Amino acid sequence: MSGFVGHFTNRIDAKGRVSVPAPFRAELARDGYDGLFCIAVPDLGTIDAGGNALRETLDRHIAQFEPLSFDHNYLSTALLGLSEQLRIDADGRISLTDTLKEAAGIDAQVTFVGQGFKFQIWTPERFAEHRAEALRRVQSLRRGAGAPSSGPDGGGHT
Amino acid sequence: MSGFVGHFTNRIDAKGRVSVPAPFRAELARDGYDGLFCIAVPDLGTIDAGGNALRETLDRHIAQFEPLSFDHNYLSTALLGLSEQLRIDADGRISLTDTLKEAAGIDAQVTFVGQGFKFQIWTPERFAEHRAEALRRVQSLRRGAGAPSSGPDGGGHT
DNA sequence: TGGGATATCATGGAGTCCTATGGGCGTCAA
DNA sequence: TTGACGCCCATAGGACTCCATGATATCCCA
Repeated sequence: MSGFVGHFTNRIDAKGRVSVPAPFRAELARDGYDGLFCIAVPDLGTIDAGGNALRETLDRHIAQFEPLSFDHNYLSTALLGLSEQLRIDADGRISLTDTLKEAAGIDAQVTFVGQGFKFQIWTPERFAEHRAEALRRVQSLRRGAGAPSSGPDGGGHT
Repeated sequence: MSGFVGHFTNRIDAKGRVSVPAPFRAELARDGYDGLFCIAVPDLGTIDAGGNALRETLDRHIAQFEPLSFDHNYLSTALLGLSEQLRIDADGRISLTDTLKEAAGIDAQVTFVGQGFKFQIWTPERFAEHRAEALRRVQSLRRGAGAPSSGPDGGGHT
């Protein structure tokens, strides 16, 4: 269970394609998922991506509600309806949809960031900020600023 | 076990036909259902659609009530009255009935929204509103401590 | 240990296939 | 007869397949 680890920056070509880092592809293959499951994270301006492990996490949340209830409906709309199922071509590339690109502000390059059971897709610029913010939070935590954060990037795992 | 995922907007042609998105058709084929089962959802102003998985969910829902009870009777009558069995033509298109179109306020375009075991058919306008509400609810879920974390970083979609 | 051979990977491009969409035509029923 | 419907074909644009290339990392053997 190695999961997605490390970060890689790749270029988007003229046809809108970008290579998924080989280690991530290997992990997806291990996971047995066909394609790449992606969902925008509006609060962070990034994209969550992964395979079965990510899907199962979302499905578990949805499964808490009665299948035909309003809650179930809203949750599955937000988590499944607003997500995208991308195909990975023979060369290991994906084509991000306009919706996803817009949600993450992506244009020419993307940074893939491993997060264990899933990974994120950022613009290099936003990831740099996000990373700096993450470090700041960890530092203030060290100074004993208060309760352990449960907010975005509360320290990442590993 | 991919289910219906993602959302697609297609046009209704002069003859009242509209293409079912290819990924959804593939899922219906996997599900082994011939045609498309549709049922209006008056409370939301949309249409639920799917194959065997949706049928079975409805059946289970009805089965919660005593077979000879009034509740069972009303519920099955209501559901049967609101449902339609549509044919999918050789080009992957359906023709929505007037009843269904009216229930969802459909005229020129429709948006198909995946929800796992089923999908919904909206007007693009109504879906935009519904989508905003769905995102709001997911956000408050995230902030409310209640839902289980989708990961150690808390940045997931809870 | 060094250097060449090999494998892997990201990237670019050409061509083919698929999909959504529009329209024609025959059939059946009102 | 007329309109709704099922079936067929046409097409433009996008999506996917396949092939080529350069760069980098890895391995093997002298």
